[in-house]
Amino acid sequence: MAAVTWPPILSPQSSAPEPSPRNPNPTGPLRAFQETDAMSPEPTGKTALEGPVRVRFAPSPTGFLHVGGARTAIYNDLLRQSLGGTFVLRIEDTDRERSNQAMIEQICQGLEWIGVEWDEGPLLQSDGVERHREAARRLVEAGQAYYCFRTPEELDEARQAAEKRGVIFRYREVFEPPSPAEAERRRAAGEPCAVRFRMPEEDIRIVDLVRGEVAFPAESLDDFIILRSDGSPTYHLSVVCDDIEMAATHVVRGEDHLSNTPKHVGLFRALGAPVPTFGHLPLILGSDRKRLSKRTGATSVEEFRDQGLLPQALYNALALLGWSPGDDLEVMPREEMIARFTVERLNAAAAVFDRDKLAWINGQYMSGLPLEELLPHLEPFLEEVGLGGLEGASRERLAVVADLLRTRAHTLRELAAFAVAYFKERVAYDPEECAKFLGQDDLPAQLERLAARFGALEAFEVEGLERELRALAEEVGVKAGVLIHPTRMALTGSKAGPSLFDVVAVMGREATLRHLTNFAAFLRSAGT
RNA sequence: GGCCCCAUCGUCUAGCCAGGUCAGGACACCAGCCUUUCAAGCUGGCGACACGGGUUCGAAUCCCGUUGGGGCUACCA
Repeated sequence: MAAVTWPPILSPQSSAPEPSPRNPNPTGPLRAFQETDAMSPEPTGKTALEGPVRVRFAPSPTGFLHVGGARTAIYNDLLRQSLGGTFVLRIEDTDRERSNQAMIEQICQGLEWIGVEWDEGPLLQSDGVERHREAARRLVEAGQAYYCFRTPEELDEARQAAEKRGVIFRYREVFEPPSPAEAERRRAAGEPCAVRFRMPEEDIRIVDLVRGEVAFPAESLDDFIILRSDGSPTYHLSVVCDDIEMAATHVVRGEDHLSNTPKHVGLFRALGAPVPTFGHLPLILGSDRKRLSKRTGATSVEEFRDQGLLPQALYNALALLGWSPGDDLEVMPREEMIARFTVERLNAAAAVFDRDKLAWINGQYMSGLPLEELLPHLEPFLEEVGLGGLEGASRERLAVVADLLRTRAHTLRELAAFAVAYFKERVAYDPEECAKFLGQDDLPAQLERLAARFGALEAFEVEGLERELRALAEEVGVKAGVLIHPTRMALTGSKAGPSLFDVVAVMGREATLRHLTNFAAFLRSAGT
């Protein structure tokens, strides 16, 4: 294969044609991209849908962005980006008890972090309350909705009675809606009442983007409340009014709304508005095959962020959960997903959230991303381990260290934790981990000789360092590994890590000699 | 209970719509290679059409049923 080059998509402003020197065989997004680049230059995207679209993501502000919601947002993003059009962010805050500004902020930040872009909003559903009420009033006037004076208790009783008799409860089969005149009289008398939508007596069928035709028999549909007795609109009225208001062309949302859709269709029609095309995404399941919940691990994007996942990786993983690009390519930048996205390739079956695969994808991005793109994401985790605000030479050294360690870490947090060792004044040694070295009586002296040789080196670089160590090993009559392993322990306090000579080189002369000397002393004192 | 949706390796999936390739890939797992360690990488292995009926020369693919999972069934969203 020809010389390795970064795909422009991964590093739009990076002109570096060379792979990172410490990471000569970058993998993941890079490799994957090259493969397609070479093998299928044709984008596979083919869809019956035509843009421009007006789509929306309408989460309720529960205080965090759920990964299920994030995935819904991602598919809307992909749809909007691939077809052109407008993505509207709307906050479903009709339940004002549970909503506040901070929670709305949280949602926006979550979306921004993961890389979902919206064109309009955030709109607040609560801002449309008057409009929603007006719609309800119009429906009453047209006879498509009526006032309902039954109390929740009465309705409850009627439902229970129906259940006892083994029949399905349907409002109009039990209660007679009041005549307009009677309704007026009772309202004037101050009797509290809700507004109930009169569901048309007809089967409702939709052609769902991910499920095809879905039909709901008329008998299974019932009249439902659109305005509560306190005058507030219910969710069903609000969504439909707002989808009409924003002229949504496609409503892509969770499967939990599929059963609500006939209600919405009824409202769209009654309100004289065009019915948008629906697409109902399957739910994300936890490892227990139940709807994803905290019991089986993290559920919000901020939790994943705090764990040290890259937003690109989470976006990629979530997109793959229920959508397939059609060939074997899996790890790919957002632009590539946009180019390949079609609703036809959306899967109708619920998927278990595969955390292992997410971790793997994250690893692919960690080792494959241009270094300058990776580093900013690492910043908050560096602060956690006390490496925040490094400047000048230290900062440059940090970049090299991160590059050295990136293929070994699965998360940013882990990478930061690995990196600390390279900035320590003194390394702590675990006698247990060092047991093997403690039995070698000659070792302390050998390490001191090694330190002396390293110290005398003109240039403190990989080649020279390796030459010196191997030369010493031969002189002393041991295999190179006998010196290599204790040296790694001396410098990093760990048995595992990058190629030793890389470690020594980035550690630098001064720190290397100090650690070697300290370790020799440790071995002597612990060995006796 | 009623209505709706879903069903391919342990997991994510391709294949299904326009029946006919050893049912393909990825994660995980196992083994080998590479190697100064650990990763990464590379190579190989393990591993699935839920079940039962049809239709057909032929069914993962089309139809029906069963089972199993999920959703909805509120003056929640």
